[in-house]
Amino acid sequence: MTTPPHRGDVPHRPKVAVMEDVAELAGVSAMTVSRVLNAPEKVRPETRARVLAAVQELGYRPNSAARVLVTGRSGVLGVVSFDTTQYGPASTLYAIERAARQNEYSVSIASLDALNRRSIAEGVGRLTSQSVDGVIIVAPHESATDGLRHLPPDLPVVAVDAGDGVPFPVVMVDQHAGAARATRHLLSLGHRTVWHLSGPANWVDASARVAGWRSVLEAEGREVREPLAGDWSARSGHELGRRLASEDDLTAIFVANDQMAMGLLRALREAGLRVPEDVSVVGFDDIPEAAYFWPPLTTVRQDFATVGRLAFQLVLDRIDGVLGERRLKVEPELVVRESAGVRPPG
Amino acid sequence: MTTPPHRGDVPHRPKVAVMEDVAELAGVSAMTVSRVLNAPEKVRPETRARVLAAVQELGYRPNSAARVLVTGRSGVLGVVSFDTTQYGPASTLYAIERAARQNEYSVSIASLDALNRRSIAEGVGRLTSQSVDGVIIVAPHESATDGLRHLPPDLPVVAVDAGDGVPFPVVMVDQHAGAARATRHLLSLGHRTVWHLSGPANWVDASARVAGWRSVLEAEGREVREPLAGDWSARSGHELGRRLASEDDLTAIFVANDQMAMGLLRALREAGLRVPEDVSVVGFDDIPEAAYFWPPLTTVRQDFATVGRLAFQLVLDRIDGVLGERRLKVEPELVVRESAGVRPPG
DNA sequence: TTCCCGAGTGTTTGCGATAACACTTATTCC
DNA sequence: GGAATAAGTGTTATCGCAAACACTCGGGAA
Repeated sequence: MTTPPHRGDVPHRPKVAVMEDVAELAGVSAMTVSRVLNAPEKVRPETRARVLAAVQELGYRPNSAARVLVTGRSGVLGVVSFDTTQYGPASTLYAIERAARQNEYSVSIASLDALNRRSIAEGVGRLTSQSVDGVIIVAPHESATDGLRHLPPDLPVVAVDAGDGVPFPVVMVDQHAGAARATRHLLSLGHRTVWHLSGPANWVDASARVAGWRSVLEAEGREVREPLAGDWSARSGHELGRRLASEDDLTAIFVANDQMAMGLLRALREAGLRVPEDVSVVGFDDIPEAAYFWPPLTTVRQDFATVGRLAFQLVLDRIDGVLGERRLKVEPELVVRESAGVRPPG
Repeated sequence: MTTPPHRGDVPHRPKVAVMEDVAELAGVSAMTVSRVLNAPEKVRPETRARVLAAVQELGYRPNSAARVLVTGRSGVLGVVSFDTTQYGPASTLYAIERAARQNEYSVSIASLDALNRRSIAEGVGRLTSQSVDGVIIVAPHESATDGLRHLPPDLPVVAVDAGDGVPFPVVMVDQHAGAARATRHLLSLGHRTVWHLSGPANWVDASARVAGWRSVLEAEGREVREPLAGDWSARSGHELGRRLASEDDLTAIFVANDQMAMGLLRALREAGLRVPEDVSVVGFDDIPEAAYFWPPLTTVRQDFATVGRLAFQLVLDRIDGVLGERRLKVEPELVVRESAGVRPPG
C-alpha cells in the first residue's frame, strides 16, 4: 500500500475558482462566461445576470497569464527610468501610472543603474520578457539616445526627454524655451549678462537649457561666460556657488535646477552676498519647496504631470496602431518669486 | 476555391521565435530547450551548447505568460504605495526595485489616490489580477491598517510602516526611537521643553513620532505643549511656524519632517528669530537637501534603502514559504548639523 | 411552406511553456 | 551475465482562457 503522492502534505489549498467553475455554477459553458466578461452585449441579459452572480459568489478573477497567452495582450505598460528618487522622474512616473490606471493598464518599472546603451537595452529586455504591451523610456541622457536606436522595432516605445534622432515619438518639456524665458527675465531686470550653472554634460535637459540660455544672450549681444556644470545636487550647487561668488561682475545667475539653486543660495549668503539685492537667481523645475527657499525662488515650472499623461497617450496610440505625433513639447512657465530682482546700481 | 483566411492581409510579421523553433534548429525536443533554460545541469554540455546557439541565433526569449500559466509563478512583485513623488516612498520603492532586480524579480506598481480600505483592496486587486507572486504595501496611514486586515490570506504580503495589528510582517524605521533621540538631543542642549510640529493625524509615522517625543518629555518631567499638525509640506510648516513664532517660551522645536522644517525655518526668520541662536530646530528624514538648508538642518536620518531591501527579503521568504520575522525595525540616526544649539540665556 | 438569417450559446482547438512520466543507452554492482 | 541504476532525452497532458467555427431556435421574407 503506497501513500498517495503530494496529498496531505499540502494543507489543501481552497484552489481559486477558474472560468469553468463559474460556468458550472451558472449552468452555462465557459465560453459564455468569457463572453460576459469581454463582450457582454452578446449575451442575453438574464444569462449575463446569472453568470455575474456566479462570478460574484466564487470571487472569480480571470487569470491574466492565460488571457495574455491567447490574446497576445497583457494590459501592462513598462516604464524604464533612471533615478526615480528625484522629483522630476518621480512625478513623471506618477503621472504615467495615473493615466495608465484610468485606461485599465498597469505599470511595471525597470530602474537603471547607469545610463548607457547596454543598460537601457537590458532594462527594456526585462520589461519585454514580462510581455508588456508598450514601453515608456524616461532616460534623459544623451548616451541613452544611442541605446534607443537599437530596440526591437515592432515594440511600441515612447521616450520622455530624449534627444533628437530617436526612431519613435518623444514627449518633452521645451527646455530651450524655458531657459530662454528665465534668461530674458533676468535681462529684463537690467542685468548686463547672466551666468549659468548647468546640469551635468550629456544630459539632454542640461544641454537644452544651456542652449536656450546661450541663444538669448547671443541674440541680445551679451557676454557669454562659460557655464559651470554641476550634478543636479544641492551639494554641487553649493560648491560651484563658492567659486562663482568671487566673480566681480556677478549679478545674475540662471541655475539648471532648483536643488542646485538651493546650494547656490547658501554659498552666496556665506560669501556675504544678498539675494536678490546683490545677486539674482532663477532656478528650474519649481519643486514644491521652491516657494519656501530663502528667498523664495523664481524658477521655471515643468509640468511633469502633463508630460506623463501625453507619453501614456502616445504609447497607447502606438499600441493601437495609430501613428501620432513624433515630438510633443510641453510649455514650461516662469514662476516669479523673490530671488530675482533689479540689477544693483554700480 | 476559397482564399485562405487571415493571410496576406497582415503584412507578415516576422513572428517571434518560440521554444519549438529553437528545438527544431538545435535538433532536439522542446523539452530539452526548456531544460537548458531552467536546469542546465541536466543536459549534456554539447547538447546545451547547440541549444544555446540556437537561442542566440533566433533571439529567442521565453514567453512569460506561458510559463506563468504552467508554473503558477510570475517573477513579478507588486508594490502598492501612496504618493511616490515624496522622497520617502520614492526611495523605498527604488530600494525595493533594486533588491527585486538582483533576485530576478521585476516590480509592478499600483499607486493609491486615497488611503482607505477600499482603495487599498482595489490596489492589491489590480496587482493580483496581474498574477504577482507577492505584494509590498507602502501605505503608512492608519486607515490602511483596516484595509490590510481584509486581504486574501494566502497572498504573501509585507507592509512598510504599518501600524500594529496587521496580520503579516511589517518593516519600519523605528520612528519612536528617532523622535526620542531628536527630543533628547534638544533637551541635552539645555532647552526646558521641546515643541512639536507633527505630521497629519492618522499617519502611523506621525503618531509614532509624537509618541516618541512625548515619552521623552514625560520621562524627564518637562511640560508637554500640544503639537501642531501639518501635512508634511513646506507650506504647512511655514504656516504653523508663523503661529508658533509668537509663543514666548519657544526655544526648541522638533519637526516631523524636513520639508516642514524648511517652511518653519522661513517663518521663524520672517518673525525675526534667529536659528539656532534664538530657536533650535530638528527635522526628520534627512532628505539630500537638508545639509543645504539655512542653517544646515540637524535631523534624523531614515535609512529607506535598508527598509526597501528588508521588505523585499521578507516577501521573498514568504513566497518561498519561509515564515520570518513579524516586525523588523530599522534604527534611525541623528545627524547633527547647525540648526540646533544651546538654549539662549534668559 | 420553405428558406434564410441572426441572436445566443456550445464545442473544439491552440496559445507556449513545464510537470510528470516513459523511454533509451551506458554504467555499476553483485 | 543480468538486474538495477543513472544520465540524457522525448512524449503527453495540462495550465486558463478566447478565437473560430458549429449548432439551435425563432421570426421574417419569398
